[in-house]
Amino acid sequence: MIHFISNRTELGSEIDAFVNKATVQDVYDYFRNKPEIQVDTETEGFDPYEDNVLLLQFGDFDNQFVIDTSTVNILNFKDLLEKKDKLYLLQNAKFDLRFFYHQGIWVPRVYDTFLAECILTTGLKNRQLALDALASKYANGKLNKAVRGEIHRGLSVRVINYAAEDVKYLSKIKTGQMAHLVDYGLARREDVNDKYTVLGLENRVVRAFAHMEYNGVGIDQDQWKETSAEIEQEFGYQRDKLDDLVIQSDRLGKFVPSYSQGDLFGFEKRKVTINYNSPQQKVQLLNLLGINVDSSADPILQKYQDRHPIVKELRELNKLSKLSSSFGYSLLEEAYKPQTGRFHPEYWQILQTGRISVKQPNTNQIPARGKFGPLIRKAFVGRPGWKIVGGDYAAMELRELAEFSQDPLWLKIFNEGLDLHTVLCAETFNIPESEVRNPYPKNPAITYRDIQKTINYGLAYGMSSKKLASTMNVPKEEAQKVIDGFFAKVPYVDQKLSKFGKFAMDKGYIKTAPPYGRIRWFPGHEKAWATQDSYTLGKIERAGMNTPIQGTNADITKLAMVNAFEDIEENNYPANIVLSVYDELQTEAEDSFAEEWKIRLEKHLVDAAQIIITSVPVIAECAITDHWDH
DNA sequence: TCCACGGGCGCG
DNA sequence: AAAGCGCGCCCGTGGA
Repeated sequence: MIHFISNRTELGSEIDAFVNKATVQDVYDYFRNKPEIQVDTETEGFDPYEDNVLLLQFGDFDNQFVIDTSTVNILNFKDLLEKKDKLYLLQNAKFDLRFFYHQGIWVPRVYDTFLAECILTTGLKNRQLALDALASKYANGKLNKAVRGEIHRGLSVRVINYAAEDVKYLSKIKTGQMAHLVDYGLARREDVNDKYTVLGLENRVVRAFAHMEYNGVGIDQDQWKETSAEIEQEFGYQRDKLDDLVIQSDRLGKFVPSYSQGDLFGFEKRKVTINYNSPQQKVQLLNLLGINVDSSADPILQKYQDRHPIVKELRELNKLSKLSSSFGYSLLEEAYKPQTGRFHPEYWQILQTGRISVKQPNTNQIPARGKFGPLIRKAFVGRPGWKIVGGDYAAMELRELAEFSQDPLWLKIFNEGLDLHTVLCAETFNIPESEVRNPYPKNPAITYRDIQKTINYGLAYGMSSKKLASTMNVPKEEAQKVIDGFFAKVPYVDQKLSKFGKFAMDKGYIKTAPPYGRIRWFPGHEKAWATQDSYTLGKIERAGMNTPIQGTNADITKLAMVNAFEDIEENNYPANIVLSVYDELQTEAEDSFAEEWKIRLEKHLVDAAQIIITSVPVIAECAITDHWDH
């Protein structure tokens, strides 16, 4: 039955006949002894700062309460939404939680049917994650999502019915999902919020992501514009420089129209026609210079940069072009929210490996290196009177490899606090540690240690001898000898990675480390075997090697987020998480609290990792600054 | 003019 | 770039 709570004087006869009118108290009474509440909202739009909540729905399968929050203050339901002994069932909780945060409402315990489905179907093609699909899959329910748009035209029987249906099936969906989740070891039936299971982790960290979307990250506009101006200026200089080189060249007449010779046009007009953003034209330019390539990607330019001055300058222009187009004025214009003075990026919580993605803007790809990296990050700041307190893990992926493989040498290096690249380098090449920074004889441009670093990070991705050979600029056989020499010294690492890869190819899935065991499916594996599709099998093998490492990293970082977020919440600390970047958390904290918070944050990071990493030390380096500085 | 696609590249 | 994993964004390109 559908119950409707509204303070409108006139509902119209149709609605009058359709709904059972109820009061705020009725809702409280109904759910008093119920352990679960199914919750949803209908809003004017996507922005909790701008858009109102039009309807708030509570329900179970038998009864749904639809509240007209245009006339009934949503805060009447703050208490009902904050019961610590109840579980709140939502589809895509992140959306609703943002609107609740705006009202100062903190829903304590969530089961998210959307996230649960993501967890169950990670890696599968053509999966259906929307509520109507889940209702039909798990509860034989039929939802008419087409009605959603009608809500903006006002209340109607159809709209109220639609809103009620959105909270009708959530518990049945949960029951259906739980059977599979428990089966796969992804959840514990007794506690869907157990943060040491994948389901519990996601159900808890979604509260943190919702708050991060709502809270955003502070942006110093002036600082941003200053850096953008500098990028634009350098870009202009660099383009002029390149244009001149093109004009001077006797082989690039194709790009220099005849009218340029007489300088008939204004001085601000470019004298060459080439578009340096066009891969096609760049390849053409290289070909005309006698460099036979079919791609203009940077590794190729690097290889040929000594063949002609233009190549080196082109690389430099490409860098500046990227900075300008992706991280200059346009990003500020599109992502800055004047109302809060901040960016409010959106998070996608579960990718193939368990990592998150970020968009509008993608704060995971803000430049970190080069002259402009730190300058761009300098514009990411805390609230006035607050500091940025950030931390990241040191060599987390390589510590995971130690944990997984239990390789004696690898363990020893971390346990004795040695330099991994240096020690392994000396072993691989059979040279004393004092010589690892000497140039590699077959390619003096790089050192032995550079090669070792490439191997250490590349092996977890299934790097081939071909790729290493190209990095080392030596024949493939030479590279293969280096890899063989390396694996001979750390045989357990070799065996463990091969085992991951083989498991993925054979079983069609791979898991992250215990206690999580997050699953990634490889649906193409059977067909690939049947057709002897070695390309696809190779992809599965390499992804199978990498996913336990990358995914375990993600599990750990999410657990650290839960630890930090709930610490802030429970103690009402003046702090917020503002960025989550792979194995790094950036937070903001009130000046006077920053020192204490830094210590707590570091502990949250270390505690999280030590759930999984027990054989080697875990190091999280935290710092207090005025801006993002990493 | 719009859209889909892919090259290319930013981060880890 | 690629027989190195995982992403999102910008731009050029080519077809409708």
